[in-house]
Amino acid sequence: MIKIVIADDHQLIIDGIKSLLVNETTIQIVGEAKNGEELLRKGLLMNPDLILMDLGMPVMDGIEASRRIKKDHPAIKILVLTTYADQKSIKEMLKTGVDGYLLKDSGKDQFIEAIHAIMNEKSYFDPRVTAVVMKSLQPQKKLSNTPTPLTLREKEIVRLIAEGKSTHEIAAAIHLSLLTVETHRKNIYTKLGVNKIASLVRYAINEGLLDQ
Amino acid sequence: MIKIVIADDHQLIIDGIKSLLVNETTIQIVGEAKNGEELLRKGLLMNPDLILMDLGMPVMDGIEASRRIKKDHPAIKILVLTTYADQKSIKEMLKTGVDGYLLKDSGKDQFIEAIHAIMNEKSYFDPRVTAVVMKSLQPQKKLSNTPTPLTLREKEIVRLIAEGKSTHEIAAAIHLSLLTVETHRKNIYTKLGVNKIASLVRYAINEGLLDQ
DNA sequence: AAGGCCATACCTGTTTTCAGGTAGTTAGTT
DNA sequence: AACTAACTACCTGAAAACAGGTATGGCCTT
Repeated sequence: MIKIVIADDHQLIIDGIKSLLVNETTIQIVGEAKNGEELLRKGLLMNPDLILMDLGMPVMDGIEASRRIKKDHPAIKILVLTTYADQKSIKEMLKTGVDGYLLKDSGKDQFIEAIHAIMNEKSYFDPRVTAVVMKSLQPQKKLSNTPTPLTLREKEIVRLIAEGKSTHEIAAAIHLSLLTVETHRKNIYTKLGVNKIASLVRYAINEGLLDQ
Repeated sequence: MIKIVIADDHQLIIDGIKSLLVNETTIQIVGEAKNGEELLRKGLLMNPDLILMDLGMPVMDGIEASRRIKKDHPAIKILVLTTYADQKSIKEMLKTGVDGYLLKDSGKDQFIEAIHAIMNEKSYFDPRVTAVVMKSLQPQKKLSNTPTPLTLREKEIVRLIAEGKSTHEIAAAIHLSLLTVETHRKNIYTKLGVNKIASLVRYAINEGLLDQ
């Protein structure tokens, strides 16, 4: 028997899910909460195996609640159930370590499948969610205004700068004069139209010059 | 009519794919290559719309070949067709900007579906591939996690630093003393264990502190 | 052979960051 | 009432980054 707590600020959603699962003999709804705070205070007392978590709740949202639960009770599974699939929410949720991510217009079958997959130590993500994530990992082709005119040497130095090395350290690392490295850095700044290390690092990360 | 070139070092695979597609009236195999070098030298002359790319080929592997093709001919679609779904290969391939990733034991239907999805400007990734990627994005349980202990003020200053503003500019922007901003910065560095703007910017981007 | 790009190296001076402190005020908690 | 966290502000000196040059040799292309 899988014990589930539902956290959602819309009573209608809670009731809908309940009726959806009423015939499922392997699943039992043992509690509900209207926000993250209530979930932590009351929901956890029911010792759930899995939490159905809405993202946008008042008082404490699903992201913060997930973070805390995964920190203090890593064994409890979390299935996010929400309407949005925007990149920011998804990435935030992934970082908290949730086990699955479903969109609210998913069918009942998908819903049950997700719960069982998660309880079997697997994860379950809606295909639309994975699509967003995969896309975000691919290089953005729209940034055509920067054809990366940097030379190999310059790219190498950009990498080292972005890694936090000082000019002095870079010079030592690639056996060049301090002044040469400075010259390269100045040329890079001119080419990229930046004038600060901070801007340079952002550029390097956006262009994928770093192996993360 | 979709013109396809196959790049694979196993003739058997090439023949298998050909016979698989022989009844597809919308797809035409216009060329083949046994490695990345041959693909670039001869395969591209056929003006393909899409390349079926094997990962592990001699002379020049699929990753390097994909990188070059996407650089010089971004309009040509690339569908990776391989046996492995290990994290490293997948990430490397994603970085080159390929349009899809199929495992070789996929069924014919999935195969055709992938080709058409890609030709319609969408991407297609085998669910097992997306599973690997999604998992890699989730936090590693053992590794020391950074629960972002920064205060609101500190996060604000991290944002401004990462935007390339100097301490002086930040002080002016949020009406604080130059020295206060410096103090905040020092506290941030201590908390995060960094000691350079470059490292700070990388942290900020990784933690999603920047709206970007 | 001339011109351009790349990589190398130097000079000078200013601005900014970094590292080590100390210290007061406010708001919230025990 | 004592304690703590967060925010504020200051001081000093060293290290680095930034900005503006100049200059030379190698290589490639026209």
